[in-house]
Amino acid sequence: MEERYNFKEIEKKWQKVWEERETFKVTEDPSKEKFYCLEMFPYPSGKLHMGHVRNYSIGDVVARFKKMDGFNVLHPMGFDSFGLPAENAAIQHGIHPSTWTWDNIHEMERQLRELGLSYDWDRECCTCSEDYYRWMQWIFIQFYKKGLAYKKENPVNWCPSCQTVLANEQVVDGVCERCKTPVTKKNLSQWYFKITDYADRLLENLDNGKLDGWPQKVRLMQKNWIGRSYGCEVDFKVKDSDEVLTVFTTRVDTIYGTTFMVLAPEYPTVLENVKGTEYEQDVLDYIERVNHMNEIERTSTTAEKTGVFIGKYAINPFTHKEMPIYISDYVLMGYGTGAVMGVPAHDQRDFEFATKFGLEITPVVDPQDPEVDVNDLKEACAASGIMINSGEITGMKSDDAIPYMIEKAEKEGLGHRKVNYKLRDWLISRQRYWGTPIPMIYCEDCGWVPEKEENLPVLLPTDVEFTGKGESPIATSKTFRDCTCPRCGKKAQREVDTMDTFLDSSWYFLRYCDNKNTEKPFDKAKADYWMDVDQYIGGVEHAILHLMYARFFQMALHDLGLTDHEEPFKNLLTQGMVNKDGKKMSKSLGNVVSPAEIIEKYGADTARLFILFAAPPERELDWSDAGVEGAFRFLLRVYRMVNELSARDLKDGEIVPKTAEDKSLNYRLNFCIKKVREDVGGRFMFNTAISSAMELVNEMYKYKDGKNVNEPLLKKAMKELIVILCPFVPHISEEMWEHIGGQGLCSDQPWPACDEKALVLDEVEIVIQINGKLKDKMVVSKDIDKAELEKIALESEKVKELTEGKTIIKVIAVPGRLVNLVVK
RNA sequence: GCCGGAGUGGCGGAAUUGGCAGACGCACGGGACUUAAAAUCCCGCGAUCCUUACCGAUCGUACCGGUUCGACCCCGGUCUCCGGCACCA
Repeated sequence: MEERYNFKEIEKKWQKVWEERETFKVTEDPSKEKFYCLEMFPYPSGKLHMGHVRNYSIGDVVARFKKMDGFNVLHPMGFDSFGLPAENAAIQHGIHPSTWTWDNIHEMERQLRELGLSYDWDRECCTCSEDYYRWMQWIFIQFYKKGLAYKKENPVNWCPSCQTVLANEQVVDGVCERCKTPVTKKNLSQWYFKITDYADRLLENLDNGKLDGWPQKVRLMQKNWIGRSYGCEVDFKVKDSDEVLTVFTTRVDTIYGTTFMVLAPEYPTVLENVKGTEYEQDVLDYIERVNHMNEIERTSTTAEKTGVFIGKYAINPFTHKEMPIYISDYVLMGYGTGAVMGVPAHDQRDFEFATKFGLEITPVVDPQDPEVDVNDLKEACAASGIMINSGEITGMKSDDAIPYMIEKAEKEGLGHRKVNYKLRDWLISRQRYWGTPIPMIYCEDCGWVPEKEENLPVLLPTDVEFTGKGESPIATSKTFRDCTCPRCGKKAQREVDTMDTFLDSSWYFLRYCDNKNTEKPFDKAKADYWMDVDQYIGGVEHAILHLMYARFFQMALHDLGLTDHEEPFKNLLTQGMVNKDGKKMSKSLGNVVSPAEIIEKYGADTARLFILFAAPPERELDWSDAGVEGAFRFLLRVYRMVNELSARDLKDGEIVPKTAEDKSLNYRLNFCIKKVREDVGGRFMFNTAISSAMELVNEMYKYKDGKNVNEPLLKKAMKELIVILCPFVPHISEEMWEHIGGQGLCSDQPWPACDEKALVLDEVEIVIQINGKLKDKMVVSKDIDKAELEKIALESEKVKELTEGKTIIKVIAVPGRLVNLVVK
C-alpha cells in the first residue's frame, strides 16, 4: 500500500472492482431475510448537490451495514425524470426535453458512481423511459376502470407563469410551489384521482401501529392535511321557495344562535336567486371582484370581511326564525357544502362578519368564565359551557348538546351526521409536454374511453412546438390527437394533457422490484418478497405530497390485487438540510459547496465521513470546511496506522487479553462493534457510531507503542476496525483490507461478532455522592453487592471527613453505578 | 390563531432506562520533532473563586417553580427560535 493516501486512485480502483464483480447485484432469495433500503430518487437537474450527498450517504451506510449483517439487501437508484425544467430548457435553448434529460441522467449517474454508493444499477428506473411510462399508463387505466380516475369541470388552481394547473398540495402560501407566482382560479375540465375515497384509511394507518417507524411529525402533518372533522349537516329552507340550503357544522349545539347564513360566491343557485332583482348587480359585481383575486388575497385572514346580501331569507328549522342570506368569500365552495350558518357569538369569522354588517349577535353558550360577559362579547367565544337561549336544550352542557341535536335532527328529518375532510381529490392533469400522456380518448358517441392496453404505451409525440403558452404543447402535434375510438372505431381525439409527475414517483419503488418486466408493471411475487421498503430516506419537504400520494397508490394497487402490501414505507427517516454559515446553500447567496469540488480535493470517503459525522441525520447540518479537514485527518490517521502495523507483521494466534491494557483495548474494540451496530442498524446516529470508531483508533495508537503488545489482539483490532469502517468509508476500507491480506472484498465481510465477555470489566468505577453531589470516586470489583458497596463507601476517607459531626439518614447504593449518602 | 419540535462550552454535538454533564470532532493554547515551516505525535481547554503551585471549593444544560436520595432527562408555568397548517364552518 502506497505510503501516501492516494484517494483518487483508490476510489477509482474499487468502484471498478465493485462494478465488475457485481458486488451489489441482488435477486430474490427466500432463504435470506430481505432488507429494502431506499432513498428518494432525484430529479435529473444535471448537478448533484450536498443534499443529495447527505441523502445517499445515509442510505448507503444503512444498506452496506445490513448487507454485512447478513441481509439480502435491495438498494436501487433511478431518476424522477419527467418534469418542467426539461421543458423550460427546450423553450429557452431549443434543446429537446428528451436530449436534455438523458444527458443530465448520464451526468448524474457518473457523479453518483463517484460517491461509491452500493446500488444495484441493474434495477435503475427512469420515469421518462417508455418502458416505465407504459406501465404508468396501464396503472392509470386500472384506476379509471375502478372508478378512481374521473374528469370533471371545476375551478382549479392555475399558475399563470407555468401555464398549467396545480394540485392543492402544490399551492404553497397561495403561490406556485415551483415558480412562486401567485396562483389564480380557473374553470377547467380536468382529470382527478379519488384520493378522498381513501381518506379514512390513510388516516387510520397513521395511528394503528403500521407507521410507527415514521417520525411523529410527518404523521401529524398528514393527519392535519387530511383534516377529518365530525359534524352534522342541517337543511335550511329558503323562504318563499322550494330551495333547501344544506350547511355543515361541527357545532350544531349553537344552532339557536344562528342569525344569518353565508354562501360561497360560487354557490350554484346564487345567480338564479338574484336574477331580475334589485340585488343582481351588486351580487354580480362582488362575484366578479372575487374572481379577480388570487389565492393569497382571497385566503388572507387579516383582510376585513366582505360580502353582499342576496335578498333572500333562510328559515332556521329549529327556531323557525328568518335569517338573511349573504354571499362572502370567507366561505369556500370546496369544503363542506359551500354554505354555512352564521353563529357570530361563537365563531370568530361570523363575529367579524356580523359586526361589519350590523347583524344580531345572540349568545347561546355560557362558558361559565368570570372573564367573559356573554351579553357583551368583544370577540367570539368558542369555548364549551352551558346552553342558554336555546329552547329545549337550555341548561344542557354544550358538549352533550352536540350528540343530542344530531340525533334530534336525524329523527325529525332536518339533517344528519356527517364527516368532512380537508383533503380534496387529486388533480392530476397538466398542460405540459414532458410527462406521461394520459391514455384516454374522447369519442363523440362513447365519451371518454381508455386506450386498449395492448396499444400501450401511448408515445409522446416528437413533432411539437414549445411556446410555453396556451394549452398543452402536445396539441401542436399533427399526428398525436387524431385517432379512432377503441370502442366503436369512429374518429376520436386523444387527451393532450399529461400526468402530474407525482404519479410517476408514487410507485417507482415497486418497479425497482422487477424493473425489466415487459408483461406487467411488476411481478406480484417479486414485489411481495421485497416490499415494504424497510427504510425510506429523504427530505422532510415531501412529508405531505409524495409520501401521501405513494401511500394512496400502494393502497389502490393493493385493492386491485397487484400486491399484498397496503403501506409502502415501513420506516421513514427525514434528513435535515445542508446549510452553509447558517443559511441555505443557494446560488444567489454564493455559498454553494459543490460535491465535485470536495471529492476532487479530499475524495468521496472524506465527504461521506464528514457529512455523517457532523450532525445526526434529522437535524440541519452546517457545512464546515474545517470539519471536512478533520474527517480527512482521521482517515489519514487510520491509513498510517494500518500501514505501520502491517509492516510490523503482527503474529496471529489465540486472543487472550492479559494486562489491563489488553483488556482495555479489547473492551474498546467490542464496545465499538456493538455501538456501531446499534447506532447504524437501529438508532440512526451515525455521528456517535463514528465517534466510537475514533475512540478505538485513539486507543490503538496508545496501545501499539506500549511495552507488552499482545500481537494477535492488536491484529484482530486492526482487521475488525477496517470492517467496521467499511459502511462509512468503503474505498479506503477495501484498500486497507486488501493490504492486510483480507480474504475477498471488505464489503462482503460479515459484521464482526461482539464478544460480550470483553464488555464486562473486572473492576468498575463507583461514584460517591453526598446529598446527590459528587464527592469521591472509587474502583471496586464488579461483583460487589449493595451491602458491601455501602460499607466501602462509608470507609472512604473523604466521606468520613465530610460527614463528621453529621448524621447519615439514608444510604442509596446502586451496584455498578453509585452510592448516595443522605446527610443532615 | 391552531398543531408540532427544539433550546447543553468559542463551535458541531454526546449523555440510549432518572444516576460522574460536556464523549468524539473543530477552533484555540502549550510542548516534542525540525535549521525552519508544514505534517505528525503528546498535553491542556465550561465559568467563577482559592492557592506560589499542587490540592481544592462553588456555580453551571433558556428562565421560574415542583416531584425525587438524585433531574439536561419527569411534571406545571414563562420566554425565545424553528417547522407545518391556516377564513376548513
